[in-house]
Amino acid sequence: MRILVVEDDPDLRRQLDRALTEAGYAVDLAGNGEDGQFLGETEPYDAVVLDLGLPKVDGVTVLKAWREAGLVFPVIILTARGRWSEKVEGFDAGADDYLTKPFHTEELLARMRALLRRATGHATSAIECGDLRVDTRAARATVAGEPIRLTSHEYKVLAYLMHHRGRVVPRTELVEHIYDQDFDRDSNTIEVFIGRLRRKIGQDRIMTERGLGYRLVDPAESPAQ
Amino acid sequence: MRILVVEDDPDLRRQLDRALTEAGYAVDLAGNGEDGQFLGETEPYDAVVLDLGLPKVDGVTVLKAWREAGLVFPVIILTARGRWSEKVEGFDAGADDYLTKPFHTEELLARMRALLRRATGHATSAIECGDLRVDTRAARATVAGEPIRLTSHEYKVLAYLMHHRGRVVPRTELVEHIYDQDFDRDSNTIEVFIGRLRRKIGQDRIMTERGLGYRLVDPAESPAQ
DNA sequence: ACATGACATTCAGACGGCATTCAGGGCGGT
DNA sequence: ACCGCCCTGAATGCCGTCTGAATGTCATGT
Repeated sequence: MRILVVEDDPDLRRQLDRALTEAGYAVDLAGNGEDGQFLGETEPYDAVVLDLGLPKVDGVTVLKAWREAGLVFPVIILTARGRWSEKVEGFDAGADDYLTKPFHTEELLARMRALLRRATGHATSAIECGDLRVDTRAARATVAGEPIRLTSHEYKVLAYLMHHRGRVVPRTELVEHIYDQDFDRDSNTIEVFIGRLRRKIGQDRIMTERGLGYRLVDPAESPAQ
Repeated sequence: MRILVVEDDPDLRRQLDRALTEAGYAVDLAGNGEDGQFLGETEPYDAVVLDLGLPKVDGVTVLKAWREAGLVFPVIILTARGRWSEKVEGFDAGADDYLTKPFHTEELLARMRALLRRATGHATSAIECGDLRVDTRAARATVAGEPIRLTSHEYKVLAYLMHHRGRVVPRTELVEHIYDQDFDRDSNTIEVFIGRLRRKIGQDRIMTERGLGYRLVDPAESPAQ
């Protein structure tokens, strides 16, 4: 999952970066509305954290522009305490959730999880596919109840496939959502991770759609494919 | 465990600080409702001691604001003797326990332990994990009945991990709950404490989840991982 | 069947996070 | 004021993970 943070305060920006990175997201940062808007329009984010009180181009303007451009990623807006009008404006502009500063990073993470779940249509913090189960909260995976040891990148790949299970996910999409901006990954790292994942969760779970990408399936459900 | 004390009387504040610090908690102090509310919203406390009779912004108002903001840490309110209405107001506002002034620090500590136990879902004052046992009442630990000598910070780390055993605890979370406000700990003190703890309680009890944090496990329960 | 391209697998080196050790300094106890 | 314990932060080394390239395998179209 790849997240854009638009926040002008350097301290808060760093704090958000750390919290989200630790939680296993790929994070891009923007320090003002202009950069933020550009990144949002350019890169395929899964969610955005947007401060409304930005210098130059303010948050509401950015958000409106995104929505008018047809971008649908979930957006959490940050508002200063007591700025009621801002908050209302933000919702009208198309925000999905809000947090008033100051806030606990834990609360941000909880809301982020909820939003991503909603956006991908899952009810709980655990996603299942057959007897394969990924707990996005604890960042752990189990097969038939047995816990699986995954490295952080393996986990990211699996989590993304789980969020989009059943669908064919192109390799480029995986790369874009697992790495942040500076990926020149012209190599075959994704194939390597897919290989390792298959060894850990079973060979028949990740189908290769030749020329298209990968698809996560429940082996019990679709034996022949 | 990190605790916030909101109390305007300097003497009582100092007394509370000393008692709680001696008991092994990390303590932050606020002398009025405004500062108290801000800290409560900003820092991740495990519990709060809140005097209701505060100047300027009074305690009930602060507590209400916290609860409305979705903060769930347990709160012990302090009321002057005979102020029944205050007490009721406090409970309505979301208090978990109360003490009438004057009180014995012993009683405060006992209630604090009870509250923290309840909050983290443990029945007794002793938490166990395999043959490792931590008595939060006496602030002592034993392995297979043998008492372990722990320094205060070692104990704090272990106690926090025990309260959250089985879960992955990020290093930053440990830092935030073990130190009070003035932590710029950009160093590796946590790794050092983890290392010392492992030497004292056994190497296989604190698992490292690379890139995520530490997890306390019962070695007998999950042999392969 | 063959050529071609796409994907799988394996591996070594680079990298970074974590463990360990140690000396200096602060703090409390005597 | 002295002593000892503990905390802290830096230095060092280790080990798991990531990465990119080389090689092997398979599917597809001709």
